[in-house]
Amino acid sequence: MHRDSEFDPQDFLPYLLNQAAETLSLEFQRHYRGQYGMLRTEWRVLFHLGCYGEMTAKDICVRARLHKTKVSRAVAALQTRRFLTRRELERDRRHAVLQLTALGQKVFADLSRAAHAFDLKARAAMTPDEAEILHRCLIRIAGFETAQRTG
Amino acid sequence: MHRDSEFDPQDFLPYLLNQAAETLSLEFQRHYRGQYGMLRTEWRVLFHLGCYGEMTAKDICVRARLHKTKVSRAVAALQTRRFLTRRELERDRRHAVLQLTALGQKVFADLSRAAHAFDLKARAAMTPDEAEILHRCLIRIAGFETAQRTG
DNA sequence: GCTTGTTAGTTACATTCACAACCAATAGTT
DNA sequence: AACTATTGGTTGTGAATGTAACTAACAAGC
Repeated sequence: MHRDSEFDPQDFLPYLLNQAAETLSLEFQRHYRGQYGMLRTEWRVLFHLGCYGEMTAKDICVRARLHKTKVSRAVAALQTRRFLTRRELERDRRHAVLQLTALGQKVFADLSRAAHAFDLKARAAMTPDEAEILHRCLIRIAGFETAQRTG
Repeated sequence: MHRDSEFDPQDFLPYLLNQAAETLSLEFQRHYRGQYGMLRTEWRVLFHLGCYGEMTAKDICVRARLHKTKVSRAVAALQTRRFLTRRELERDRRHAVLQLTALGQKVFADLSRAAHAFDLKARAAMTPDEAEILHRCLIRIAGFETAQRTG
């Protein structure tokens, strides 16, 4: 029935990673999408602003590895919802520093809590050793090694 | 400068998984996209047909966890490129069994080889133990545990 | 036969995305 | 000052996606 199996899709790392990522992402979606009607990119931008404090759109592009158009649109959406404000710099009016409003911070706090709980639940399916190795491998694959942490 | 760090995006499993998956997927894209102008979904459909032999669109939906509309469109695209043929069943004309053409099989063989090499290269960045644990964890997260293997 | 329900697959439409072109502000060169 | 390059960010357009509505084939009950 089937060809000599060169190898199984499940053994192909990009495929397996995508399935795993999709599974968790779809599950967590219900928090930011269901509760706040946010898109994935918007949640990411909010998440980064909440975690790292105020920064420019460009900073978010680099940190979150998002294309500037996606960030631009996500920021616009978050702004109309009063989740963040933009403040232009006088020394260089091309930059606009983004900052969560009180409302945005409340939403971030809520989602951050949910995210943390979600993370713990996910890790509960493995031993601490496994969780640590998984984390290490993913960091390496994503290329987060030395970069990112320094900001 | 930044808020009390509840936790870092890099510690949030869905995010980290997505970044890792995106990194590898984008890298491998150049094979099926660069060489054959295929889309991700098309590559997946081809991959599944090549690995498991002829099957219906529905089967692919279940195995590859793709929505039927995506499969429908991918199949149409692969068909116009003469990568596969569809054969209706007389006993139930709703079903159409899909099957790679000789050309499709050649493309599959090529991409399959590339995929295997890619996979080896990716795993070379870890120890065998790490690779095995990573695989195990991802299978578990993706929910491939008992399902999928049985066909 | 005729209705109702289910399943395999396609089509239509509205949203989202990728990519390129664009604009405005700054920096560098002459 | 004028000319070009670069950078931060936005906008416009076609391609890709998600969701729902749809068609066609079968199945079951009457």
